[in-house]
Amino acid sequence: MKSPAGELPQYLLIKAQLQARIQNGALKSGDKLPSERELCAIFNTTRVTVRESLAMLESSGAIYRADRRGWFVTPARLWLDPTQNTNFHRLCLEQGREPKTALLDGRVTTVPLDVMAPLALQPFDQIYLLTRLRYADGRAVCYCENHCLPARVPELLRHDLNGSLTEIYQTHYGLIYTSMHLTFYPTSMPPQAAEALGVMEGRPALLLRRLNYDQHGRILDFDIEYWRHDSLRIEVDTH
Amino acid sequence: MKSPAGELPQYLLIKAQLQARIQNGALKSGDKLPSERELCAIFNTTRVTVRESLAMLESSGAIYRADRRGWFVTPARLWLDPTQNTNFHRLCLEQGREPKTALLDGRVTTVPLDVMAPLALQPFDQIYLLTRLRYADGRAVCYCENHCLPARVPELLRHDLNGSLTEIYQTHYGLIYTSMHLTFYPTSMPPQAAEALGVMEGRPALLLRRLNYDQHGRILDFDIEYWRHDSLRIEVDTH
DNA sequence: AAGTGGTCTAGACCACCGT
DNA sequence: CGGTGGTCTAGACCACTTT
Repeated sequence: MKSPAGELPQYLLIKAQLQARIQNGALKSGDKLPSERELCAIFNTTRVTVRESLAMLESSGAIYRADRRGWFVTPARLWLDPTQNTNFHRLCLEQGREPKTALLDGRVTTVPLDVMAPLALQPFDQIYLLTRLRYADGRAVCYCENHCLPARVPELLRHDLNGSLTEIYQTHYGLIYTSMHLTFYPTSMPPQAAEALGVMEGRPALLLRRLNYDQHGRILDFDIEYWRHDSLRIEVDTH
Repeated sequence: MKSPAGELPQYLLIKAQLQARIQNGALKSGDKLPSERELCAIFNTTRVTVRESLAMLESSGAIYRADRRGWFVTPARLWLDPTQNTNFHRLCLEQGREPKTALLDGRVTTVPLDVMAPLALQPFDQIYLLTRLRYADGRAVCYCENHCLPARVPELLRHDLNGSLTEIYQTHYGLIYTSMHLTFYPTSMPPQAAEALGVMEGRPALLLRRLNYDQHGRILDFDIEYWRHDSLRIEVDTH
């Protein structure tokens, strides 16, 4: 049963068959796949091989795993145009998805090293660090760290930080997100993001860093976001 | 030697140790890692476990595999600002990398279904399809399909297509890339791209689709690019 | 308690790479 | 040709979820 020359390896055949069942609608968004041991029986092979197929479908974004509960068909991606000034909640609603943001932690802390340079701060300067988790239709899709400047938004922690930061900035401080510098690339989940999102450490992720400016051209804050690699699509329109 | 409760699994420890050797410079960009069997001996474990660690470092982009030749430390990422109108060759040179583009195939063909809508064409319309491979410092990083409109660039195939399309457009047709609509997201390598890039089918990739407009606001062409997921970083500046 | 995925062992054969 | 990674077998125990 080894893969003979000129033929596809077994795990690619299994992958193709599962993929077909997703594309033809036999398996729908959110559906659970058969258990790994059932798949072994169906395809007459071992778990190592089945899991190779599943891992591959996972990297394509077609399926995902929920720790120890099984494999599921991935819902459609959210999409984001970084040149539009929108926020997560509006984004979701426009795309017919139900948004939720949960504040995991909000504190004053000394600026982390990798954030110091973008924010043009000195060592030991203090910042607000908000750690938040974003959901679309109840599924955690994004682990988010906001690094905010006390000079811009004093007493930030007094407000309800479970909603839109954009609105708090505007309502309470008269600050408007106006432009930004955005960097992103595929990488893997660091431990903290992995734990919060309920995915396994080291799984693929989309890392997104955002330096925001206000309407006066001053630096406002710096975000680090880890998105599930299967949950976001970026669209940019240049004019 | 099973991972006891409260401890990290073995493959994460191995991953961390290899990562440390890369970050502290013991392993440099382009270096080959010890063979899988050597790593088994070093860490006193089996290939399945070692390969789990390697696969994880691969998804983070820290290392890559060259088919049957071993594992290597990944060179720095190229970066791209899609709102700038640049091209691959200029991009590389500005970043101190040596660019190369190889034409794999150039032909007239009927428009593929997934390209018909963006290009606003009808079924059975003809297009030029260029298949090209892009290298940075001799390493294949991008598999690229250009779908060009004969109405805009008649006799396109007569030109030397191993260089910059931008220049051919401008020099021979007076057409200038002016704006674009860009979509991208992480996914996995389809068979054709995988073969051309010398990576394994199903490995992670960054898919980039680009609809280009000329200086008159007319649709110019449509590109589909599969980048190695470890070779590109996107930077966007909004003003 | 039964079943799931997560981790791991200890082998095997193959195709392909470099020498 | 010897060594490499690519693929695969046939098991095992664990932590955790679900029933």
